[in-house]
Amino acid sequence: MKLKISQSELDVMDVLWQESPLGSAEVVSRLASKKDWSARTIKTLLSRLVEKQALTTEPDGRRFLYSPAISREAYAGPAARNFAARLFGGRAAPLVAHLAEGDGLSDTDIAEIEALLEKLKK
Amino acid sequence: MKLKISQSELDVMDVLWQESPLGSAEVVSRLASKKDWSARTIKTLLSRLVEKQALTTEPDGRRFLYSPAISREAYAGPAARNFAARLFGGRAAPLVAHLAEGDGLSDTDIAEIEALLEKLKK
DNA sequence: ATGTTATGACTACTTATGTAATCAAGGTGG
DNA sequence: CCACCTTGATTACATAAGTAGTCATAACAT
Repeated sequence: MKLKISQSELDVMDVLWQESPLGSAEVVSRLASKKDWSARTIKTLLSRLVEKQALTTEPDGRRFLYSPAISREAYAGPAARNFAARLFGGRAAPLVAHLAEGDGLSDTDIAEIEALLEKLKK
Repeated sequence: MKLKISQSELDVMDVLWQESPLGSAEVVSRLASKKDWSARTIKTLLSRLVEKQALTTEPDGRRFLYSPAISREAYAGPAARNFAARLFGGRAAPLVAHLAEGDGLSDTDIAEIEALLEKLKK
């Protein structure tokens, strides 16, 4: 369960979380706008993610189709708690406070969080 | 401003954020409870942090006293926003939702966050 | 059939990280 | 004064991460 996904790898996961399965070429084109990586680099990242079992593959002719092996939710939850733990001793409030700094929170965010807190209070 | 502090280094920063300045031996003893590191390791981390300009030093006889060069706040703010950006496209609400999973939020946290949101709404 | 191409496999190289040992210099105890 | 300890400096070494090149191969276009 100890799945470490690095920063760059996360960018790749993100593409597949948005849409999957995808072949490597598709992942490459989808990342082209955001990152200035060579196709080789992205292939390498895909391979590493498969190695780490963060992605699953299914053969499609001569190529592979890649899909996330863990959902964004499943990955993000522990990651968020871990992050809060390292930086704020696990307290969420300071984290939210920091996100708020500099217009980090939209009105929608605020409304959503309030709704969430309401539910939690019960 | 692109200050990358690694996980282990963060543990060291944490000590100094709680109390500073401290000599290396003091940092070592304060970490002893939490981490099973040799004193050498901690010295190395201190040096790297000084190199990275995350810490400042001031001579105290034959040794150095170390102090954070950035406050926890200054570091945590951007780090939190960056974290949210990578994982949730910058949206804070899902982050809070994940923190909430599994009793991540205490009543105090909830109250604090609500107070915070109140202020933001103005 | 055959040169071209896309794809995964393997290899490479640099910097970062985790973790620590060795070394030299300046004090400390006696 | 001298063996010893503390401290920073230098060096070490394995693994991870970032970024990319080479190769063999299978499919595709002609």
